[in-house]
Amino acid sequence: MPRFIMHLDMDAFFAAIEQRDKPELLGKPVIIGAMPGARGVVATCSYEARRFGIHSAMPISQAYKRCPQGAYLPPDIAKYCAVSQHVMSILSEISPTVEPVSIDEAFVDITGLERVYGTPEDIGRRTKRRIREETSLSASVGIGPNRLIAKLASDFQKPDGLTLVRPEDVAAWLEPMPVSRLRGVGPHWQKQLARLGIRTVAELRRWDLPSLGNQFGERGAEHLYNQARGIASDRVGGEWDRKSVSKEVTFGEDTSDIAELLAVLLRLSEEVGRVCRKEQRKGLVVTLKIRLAGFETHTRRRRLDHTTCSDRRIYAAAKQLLLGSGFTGRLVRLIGVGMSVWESERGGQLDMSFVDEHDDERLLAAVDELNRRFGRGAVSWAGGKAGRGQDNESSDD
DNA sequence: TCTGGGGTCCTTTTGCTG
DNA sequence: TCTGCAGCAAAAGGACCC
Repeated sequence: MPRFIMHLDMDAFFAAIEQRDKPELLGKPVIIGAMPGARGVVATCSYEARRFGIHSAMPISQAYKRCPQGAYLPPDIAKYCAVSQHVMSILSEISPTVEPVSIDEAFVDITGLERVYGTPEDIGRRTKRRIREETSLSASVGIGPNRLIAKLASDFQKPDGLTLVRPEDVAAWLEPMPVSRLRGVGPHWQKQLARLGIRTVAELRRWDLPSLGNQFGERGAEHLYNQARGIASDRVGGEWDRKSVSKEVTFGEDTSDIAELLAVLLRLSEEVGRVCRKEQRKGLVVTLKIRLAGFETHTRRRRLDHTTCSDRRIYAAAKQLLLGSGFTGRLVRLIGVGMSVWESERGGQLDMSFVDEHDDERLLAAVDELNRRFGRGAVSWAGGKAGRGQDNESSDD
């Protein structure tokens, strides 16, 4: 039986929700992301803003230069999550096999639903109509024999598009497409492919696997070879298992102040620990990420003796990594902490019993120590709300 | 000139061990 | 004891995605 996989992609999701909720923004360039003047990038922008050449991930300062008259708004993630849940529930009513990919995207297996809802196009149209009726938002839908084709198809006609690619049409449909549209082909590979005279999928198809292997490695070659032929998985669903937890922050202004760096590291460690405990995970490897002024980025990792989800232990490892990194004294733009390699992955039993009841007490002692050592009474974490006797989210772990 | 945050996966380098 | 080597795991970094 031919399979039909549908990919749904909400159009300019964050910006469209803001335009829906604030009618004065309708028809105007709306840019969601960092505020002009601050460091940051565009998360999403309305189609009106795209006409000024603005796009996702563009530095906000550049966006502002192109369109100073635009409406610049910070993202309201809680609101977008609620809308996303509504959209996903609509999809779940149409098919039992739905796989959300992100806040505004999902794959749906619609194989065998023809008898209930009609042709695949009918199902696509029905989905778009229900989303529009219930959320006043538009979505683009792609339908194909597998995930790759469905995803490329939803991107083919945007916004408000519906594209169906039948199995027999896959090759002809893919061939004129620029390779930059393929998954995993970013600026780097695009350049490398261009050097080989490969700009379209048709040109890529002329290369055999060993020749591609010489240029892109075994894995990379296989990936390109299959994509050029429209070969991909048609499985939808399955559990997503997180591989790592990390928190990072970019400073408003670069800093080399060790007290400030340690205080931020403490807060980030606490946030990572909180997520780990909430998800009942204990990790073995702590990663410190540092981006220096000039955007030079480095990571330093350390394997711990035992897995942990304790703020104190994460912080202790991160602090050691920072102090031994050789970057102290340099201007730092961003700092981050991550945790990976879970206890369950190593075949161990997940035992949360050791988690120290007094973790937060010790964390507070660490804050005190920092304040003593650096004489800055302002070191705190979790938005400054932590303190003895005060509520702190991690205290119930 | 400017480039967030949270992820994944892959390749290369490095260091340990026999 | 030293050196060279192979194999392996860990660390580091790059590229990419949303």
